[in-house]
Amino acid sequence: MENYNPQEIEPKWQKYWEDNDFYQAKDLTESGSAKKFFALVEFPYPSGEGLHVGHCRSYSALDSIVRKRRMEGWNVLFPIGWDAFGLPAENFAIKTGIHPSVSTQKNINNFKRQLKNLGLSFDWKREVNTSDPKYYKWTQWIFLQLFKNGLAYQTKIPVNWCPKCLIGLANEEVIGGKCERCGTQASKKEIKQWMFQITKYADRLIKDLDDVDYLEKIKIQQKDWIGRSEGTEAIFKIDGSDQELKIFTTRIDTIFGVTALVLAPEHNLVSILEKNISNSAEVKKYIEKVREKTEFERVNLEKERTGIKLEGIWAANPVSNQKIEVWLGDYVIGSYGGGAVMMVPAHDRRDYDFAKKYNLPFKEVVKGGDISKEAFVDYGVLVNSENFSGESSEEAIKKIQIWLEEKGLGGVSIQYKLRDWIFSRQHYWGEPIPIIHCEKCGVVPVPEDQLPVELPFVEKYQPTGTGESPLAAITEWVNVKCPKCGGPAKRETDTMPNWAGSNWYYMRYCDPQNDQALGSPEKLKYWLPVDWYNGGMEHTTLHLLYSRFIYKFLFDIGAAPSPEPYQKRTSHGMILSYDGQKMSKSKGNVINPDDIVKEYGADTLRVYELFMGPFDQAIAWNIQGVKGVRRFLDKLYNLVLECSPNKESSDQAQRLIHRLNQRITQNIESMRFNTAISGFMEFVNFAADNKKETGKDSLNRMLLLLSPFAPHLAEELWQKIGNQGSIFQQKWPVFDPALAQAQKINLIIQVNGRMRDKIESDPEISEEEAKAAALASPKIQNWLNGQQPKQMIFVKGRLVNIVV
RNA sequence: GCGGGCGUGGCGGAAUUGGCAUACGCGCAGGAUUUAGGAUCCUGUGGGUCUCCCUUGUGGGUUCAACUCCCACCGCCCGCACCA
Repeated sequence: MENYNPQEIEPKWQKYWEDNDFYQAKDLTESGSAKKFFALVEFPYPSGEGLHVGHCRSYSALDSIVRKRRMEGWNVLFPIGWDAFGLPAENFAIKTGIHPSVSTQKNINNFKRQLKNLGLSFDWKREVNTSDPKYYKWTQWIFLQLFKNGLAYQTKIPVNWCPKCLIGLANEEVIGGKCERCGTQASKKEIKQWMFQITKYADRLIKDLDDVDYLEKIKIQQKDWIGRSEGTEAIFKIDGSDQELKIFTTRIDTIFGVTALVLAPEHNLVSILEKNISNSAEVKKYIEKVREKTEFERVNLEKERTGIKLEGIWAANPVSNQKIEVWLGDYVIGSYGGGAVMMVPAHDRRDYDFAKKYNLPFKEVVKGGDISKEAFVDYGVLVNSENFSGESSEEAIKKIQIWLEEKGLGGVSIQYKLRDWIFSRQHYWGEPIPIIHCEKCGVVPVPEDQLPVELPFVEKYQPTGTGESPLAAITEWVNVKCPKCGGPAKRETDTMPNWAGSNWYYMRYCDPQNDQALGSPEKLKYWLPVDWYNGGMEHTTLHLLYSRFIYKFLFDIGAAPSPEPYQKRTSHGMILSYDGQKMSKSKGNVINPDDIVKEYGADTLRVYELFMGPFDQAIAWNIQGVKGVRRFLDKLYNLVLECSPNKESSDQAQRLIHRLNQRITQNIESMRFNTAISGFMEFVNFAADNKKETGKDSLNRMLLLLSPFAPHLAEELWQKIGNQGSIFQQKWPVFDPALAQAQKINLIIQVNGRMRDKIESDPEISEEEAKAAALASPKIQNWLNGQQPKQMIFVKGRLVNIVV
């Protein structure tokens, strides 16, 4: 007999499906009465390392879902494309001189070949590429809309800077405070950057989570990332100056316990009051030292908080008028809550440590703890708080807020951890920001009819040494006429981060060739929002949140048809290497999907990745598991060819196949692929032992159920055992619930909660019968040993528990 | 450090969401077949002082009943804003 030979059958069916255009989504009028289903996977960054087995996991999973949905009659859109801009291609170009567009195209070709070899049912006619000018024309258009609506602005921001390479560094390129390339201590450099006001959307980004179906952990992580915090703003006046300090606190009830103010070292008050600071030389030194550290190190990794007193500066407590010191502290960050905190050593742990270290006074204002031992951070009753003494913390917060508001010294305030989004990159391989700087007119947007602003083709990508993008060196590109006044002007030389293209790529799939708009309103309205988006947990707070923001903005200006882009979001776990570590070229532990396809077949790879463990959990690669899956597919192949083709299935075979039908139908939708595959294994084990009982009806049904997971094998066997047409033109099988239900159960009999006997019975057995049967069991009699049951618990269809 | 998640045999995991702990697969052992190896097939496989007892990271709690719920601790993984 011939054996299962994936190397032969897989290319054959891939060609057949492609030639017959099985996977093209139908637009609007062509779609008839079918309901639309837009399934989305994160498009890959086409790296030089090729497709990762992690991509296969996510793609195989959604592929199985969409194949089932197509068989159920849905009009499915399952597209793919390339997130083609990015730092690695540029770094590769600096090293080798090969243009990023060349290496990127080469990588795309490789990825495309790899994806096609997996037999994924993508609609290749809708492929998008973020580095294609026809695509990024619309990325730039979105930027212009944000600019015109006041959501894009420029400001100076410190970036990581290598003083030797004279280049800005991504956080990832700073390893232990040093430049990844040359090992020099990295510093900071202030550079003017484009920013997006995502903070304006903070509340909506939280609230609208109520209307979408995301995994709960994804919602929680997004909410925590946005970090909405209701508190109080209080204004402290600076002595002998017209300056004032705004601080944010969630514990305004402790304001009578303030013994100092602490500012972030980058706070602008330091330079404003420089003349009044008697130790300003030391203060400057301190600021320089703090600058060398990343914010992450400052706030989190340093065991010791550091700080310095601003000598000669005094602030007035707005409620008590008490004079207090002003300090700088590295644990205060400039971007949150105004970059200033009131220090209450008695009732905040960080303040407690700081005050202990620098011998600052403690003042207890909430009763209940022992502040000689540790900070008391709970709510309680106020003491030493003038008129507010005796109030509870909750009441005091409300009353002090009202009091501050009346006096014009602050009031209720809401702060977010979420910060505005730095959108500039000083790199070559990204979308040019479509802005022109005119000496006379200032910042002028490129007129929309002049989009796209194409990336000029250059020979050199070396950094300019000034912190500017390599584009700044191309004078013939940079120097332009101002679109407003016609005078001399310069192009913006910053490019966009790679989020820019991935912010909206899924919208482009709806109408990928459109040159008049990012998509026709009709097509966008038909397909959006995405019905199901699967991706990695690592994208929860950046890509997922960013793209929701951009989509909401587009909705506000009428360019998107719904308030949310993704109706449902699920997430797959990472695939680690056989050593339990992340795969990386440098560790030499990368699994190449090509090798697996070549040796075992694409269906084996797909089924293995779905079987290997729970879909949402990280898991290590195991080649023995791959072999086991191949063994199973071999067994299934032989079984189908050996079973009695013309016999009717026995009752038992029928019940089992209907139960499998139910299980697979449910497991695909709930992404419990691992138990789905084990269900097939159980059925195949049964059928292999009972070949005479297993007829063609059961086998056909099994093949239909299998087709979303192992499409090539299912198609091959479907046609081989004499069925007409492609298996993917068939209807998804419907199970008979009566057949799928077990007709006999093991009724568990427990004594004191421990299983002591099983009685085979009808699932509908009544309480009386079950209890009688339990007491009648000789085993149970033996266990009871003459004792009278105190209580008997009956759980229908499950058990009887006798308590003695 | 902060936020999120996870922890079950030698290994990956299952357990109808509070009701038989260890389905299915891997590995291992024995047997069949084979000149041999591989492959394939059959049987067995949580531990122990084995009619019984113990076992779901550790310790406690709730319950007739806990892998599942609650509290504390330990360990691992993801993210932390210029990687994608």
